[in-house]
Amino acid sequence: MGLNLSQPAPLVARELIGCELLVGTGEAACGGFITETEAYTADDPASHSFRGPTKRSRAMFMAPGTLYVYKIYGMHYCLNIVCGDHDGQAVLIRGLRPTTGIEIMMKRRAMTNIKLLTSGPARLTQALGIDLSFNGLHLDVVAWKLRAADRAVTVSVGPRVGISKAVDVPWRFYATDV
DNA sequence: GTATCGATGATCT
DNA sequence: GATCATCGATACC
Repeated sequence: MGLNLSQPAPLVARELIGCELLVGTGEAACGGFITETEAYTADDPASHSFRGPTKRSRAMFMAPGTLYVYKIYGMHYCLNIVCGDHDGQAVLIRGLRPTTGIEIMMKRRAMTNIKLLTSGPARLTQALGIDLSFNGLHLDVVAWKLRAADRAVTVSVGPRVGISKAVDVPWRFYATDV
């Protein structure tokens, strides 16, 4: 009864809040509980998949569980988990509450402020060591773990951040307790 | 505390 | 040639 990533992105985005995402194994493992996500679909003018698969957005049309990583503003990376059914849907991971490998992540980000360590899509990828080489890989083949939430989480909903189209669509989800 | 702005380059039109 | 699914620094209140 884990997550079903074949569902529509808004549903998966909601369910991912409170799940534990871990990257790497053993001493190198790092990650935490997902606290903020956004959904994107092919029907959605704000989505990279809106005009069909392109060189950049190709991964969004791959199997559920595929990673879609893109570079933004010439310097930052953002991580999505593909969902749906090869139909251009994905969930942007925007925030984590770090639990594992905190020392490693602080070193990668050259920062000790826990609040800024993994909150924000580009901060999170930097902390986890994610870059374009992860784009198109599948969760299952990258030694990643994605565990369903083990307890109830209070989730709030609102409009997505940093977009200029479909600005009122309430497809941002974020944990409001703890 | 909030507001604004520059960095920096791939992607798509 | 314009637009970014952002961040961090700086300025100002």
